Amino acid sequence: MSGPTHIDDSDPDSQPVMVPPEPDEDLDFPLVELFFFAYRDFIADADGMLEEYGFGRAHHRVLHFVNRRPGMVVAELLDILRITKQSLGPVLRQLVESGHLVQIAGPEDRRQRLLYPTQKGRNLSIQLTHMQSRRIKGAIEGIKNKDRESIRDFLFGMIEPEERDLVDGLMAQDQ
Amino acid sequence: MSGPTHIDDSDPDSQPVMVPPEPDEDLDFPLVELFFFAYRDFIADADGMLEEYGFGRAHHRVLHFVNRRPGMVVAELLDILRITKQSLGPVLRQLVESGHLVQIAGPEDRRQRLLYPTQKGRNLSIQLTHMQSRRIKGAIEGIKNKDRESIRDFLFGMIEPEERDLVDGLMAQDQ
DNA sequence: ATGTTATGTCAACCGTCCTGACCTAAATGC
DNA sequence: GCATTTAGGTCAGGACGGTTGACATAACAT
Repeated sequence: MSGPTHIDDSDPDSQPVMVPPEPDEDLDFPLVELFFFAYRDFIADADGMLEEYGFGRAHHRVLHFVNRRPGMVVAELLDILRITKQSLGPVLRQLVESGHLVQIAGPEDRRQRLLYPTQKGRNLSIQLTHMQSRRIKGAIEGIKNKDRESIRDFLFGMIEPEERDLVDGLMAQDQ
Repeated sequence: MSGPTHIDDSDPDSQPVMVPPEPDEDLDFPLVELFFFAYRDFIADADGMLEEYGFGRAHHRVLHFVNRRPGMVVAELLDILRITKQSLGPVLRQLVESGHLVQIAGPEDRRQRLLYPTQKGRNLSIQLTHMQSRRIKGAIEGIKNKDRESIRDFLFGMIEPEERDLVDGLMAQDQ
């Protein structure tokens, strides 16, 4: 008569929903999905190059921010990356051992470890940023009013408001 | 005379680089970093809600695409996510066990498993997409010429050219 | 002298990916 | 009808990048 008794056909919530979600101005599927795919390809560039060194994305991020602000202390790095020192530990050690970074005791506070890239680290970081910048440049050239400011403001607007000061501070060095 | 012999002070590559990278039109630090922070906050919204169910980002992605295209087969999902069936396996099982998805044998080819959301899965997926859409909407409202098309084209332009057909196909259902 | 701070480290765990090997059921080709 | 291929699932083992908790050390602060 009805289906097998071990499946509860009478529970409406266990029935398949056959239709796609209805269009809704509060559901921006295209941009949500484009953002996902765009970011995936944005980091895929770097992944390939990092693999040659046995590095992952964590190494990339550390390398990037230390290069961007040479002399950064460990605590600042943890704050930017929002990870724990336990998970930073091995990554930092590998980057030092491979000769991409060096740690120098703070001149005033000798408990601090100031992080600097070596020339080797600088070179790799620049190379990675260059790849990513080229992709961004290409994407901007493809839009009708090639308005870099709008893209910048859009991305900034995506950031959690409380975080924006931190990001602003990081970028204060470029005019 | 010179430093300790176990440190090679004479190797210029092991010396710290003290200065930030010089400005260079081929190095777009602001947009590279903004894209990183923007994406992090873009998914942070969803992470919190997913945690209540014991789900992670992999669950989110599966839930999203199955909801978007009900009736999708496993092979299509693997193709979109670019992961192996071994890593999809547990995620899919958990989503079925929790009653968010159902699998139905294909009507023509009964080897296939057609994936559908339940009403429960639909609800959760819509809720997640809604949060992300709100963030996007806010970011677009904050730019001067509120040009959604430009943002769409920019993100599309960030995608690897060979991947664009796949993404296009996924979005063909919304005009 | 005591307490706090900056950093590092050990241990155990989780989530998400991987490769390789193997299995079943169903479709397909001869 | 039988052999092969295909769709999907599963088991084993491993890597990476993250977590929490506990503890150690050195240096600064009072």
